[in-house]
Amino acid sequence: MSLTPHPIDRRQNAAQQIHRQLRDWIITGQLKTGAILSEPRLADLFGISRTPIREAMKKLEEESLLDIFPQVGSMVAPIEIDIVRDSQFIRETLEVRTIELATENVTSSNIATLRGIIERQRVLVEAKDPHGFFVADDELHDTFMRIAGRPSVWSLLTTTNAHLNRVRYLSLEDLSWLRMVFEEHCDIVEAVAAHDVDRATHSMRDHLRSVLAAVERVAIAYPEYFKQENETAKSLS
Amino acid sequence: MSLTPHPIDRRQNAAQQIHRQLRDWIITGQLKTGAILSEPRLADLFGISRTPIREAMKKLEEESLLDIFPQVGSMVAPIEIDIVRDSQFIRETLEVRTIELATENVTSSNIATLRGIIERQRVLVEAKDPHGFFVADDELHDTFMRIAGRPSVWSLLTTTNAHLNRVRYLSLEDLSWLRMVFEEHCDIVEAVAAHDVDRATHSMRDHLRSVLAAVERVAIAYPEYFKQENETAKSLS
DNA sequence: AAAAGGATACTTGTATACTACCATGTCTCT
DNA sequence: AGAGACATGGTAGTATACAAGTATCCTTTT
Repeated sequence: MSLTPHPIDRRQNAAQQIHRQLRDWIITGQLKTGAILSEPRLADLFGISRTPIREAMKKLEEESLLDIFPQVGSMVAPIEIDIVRDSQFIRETLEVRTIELATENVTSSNIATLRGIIERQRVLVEAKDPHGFFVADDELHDTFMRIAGRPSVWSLLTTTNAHLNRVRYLSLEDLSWLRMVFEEHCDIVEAVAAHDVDRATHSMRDHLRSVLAAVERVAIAYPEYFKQENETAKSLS
Repeated sequence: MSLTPHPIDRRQNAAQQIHRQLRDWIITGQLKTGAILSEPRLADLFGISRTPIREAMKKLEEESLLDIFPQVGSMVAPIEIDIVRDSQFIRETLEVRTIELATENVTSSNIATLRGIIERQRVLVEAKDPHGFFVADDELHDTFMRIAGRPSVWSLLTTTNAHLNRVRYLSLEDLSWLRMVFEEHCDIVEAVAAHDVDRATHSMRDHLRSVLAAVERVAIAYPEYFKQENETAKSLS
């Protein structure tokens, strides 16, 4: 797989560091659907024993980022459109409700923070940096949750909506799409700043629906990442 | 701790069986807040090695049912009211939206299923069986999610809202409360059967809010389960 | 008597050995 | 030539050994 692993800090929990690294590799596509992960090989790669590797892989399986077939092998799971749709439903439901609360609670200091993020995103869009934008996108939504007084909701969504996040990451590779997403962010922030609950919730819903619309496009542009219905079982050799 | 473990089926994944058993013990209060779990002791109890025990405990920690202090020990986590409130927010948001969909989609065969569950609950209430009712309660909400076409939402809530579920279980010990919860279930089902979206969503919201109201009562009736603010760190011996 | 210090027994984290099982390729028999 | 038995290498699941850290208690010292 020839990836360069971040060195392990032996003073901290190794399994956690491995897990973060592997999850990043999968979501950013450095580990693609179908890639084979073997406990002993990863142990060699990271220069560590199988046990922490195993714990990390178990976590990935729970996030359904990895399929573990006992006695056979493990491979990066295909993106399943059905799971993406369910994730989208959960995200939309929670986030529309949250933006409502955020708009009611927002302070002028909050607004300054939001506009600061927007300005950073503007720079990233002009620099054509999808990866940086992806991170700043997460930060924006996280900030909304914090303003609403529900910071735990975002952490729930990040751990639970991994499939959706893979699609989001892929979709941002398209620069015109990136610009559109950015415009939508501006809309939402301005609606929140204006204390306009209706406009904020509608903008947010439209925004999230457009993310969902990206699924179809991404599934065609990157078919190798997705589960193909009548595909024969992949060989693991 | 003197609990009688369910025997392990060696043909299936041991860690998973252990995890289910331990989670049940915690949610049903057979393992109380502060109870000490040690990997080697549990390994002896189940007649199995530390590795699967360890995996199960890791999962419990992710559900924040267990606090693991490296090199020190592990104990059943106290119920944190803040976490319960956040869980409640997530549950209410998702479930009110879901009951809306369920009411729109419901078929007459669905209605028969729902009324069947209600009748079983009626028997359990009369038999004063809080544990049986708890299981049937879960089943009812799960059924709503399935009717709405979002079965994955319920599995998300069960894994993610463990703290809330501990409170729910404790609250049902009060028989008059049990009866009230049952009445609310009847209301919701009849509203769904009448295809009355407004009444269904309002009944569901009221129902879930009353669960939240139980928190205060339960926190007073069972203070030993909850995190006390100015409590000194518990001894692990 | 009180406080400082260290031995001890416990904990979880990590490493490694062993087991049961599966996929694959080869070799033999029909 | 084709089909089936079988050896082989690889996998995750489990068991156990080792390491590093911490709380406790007892000893020693002041």
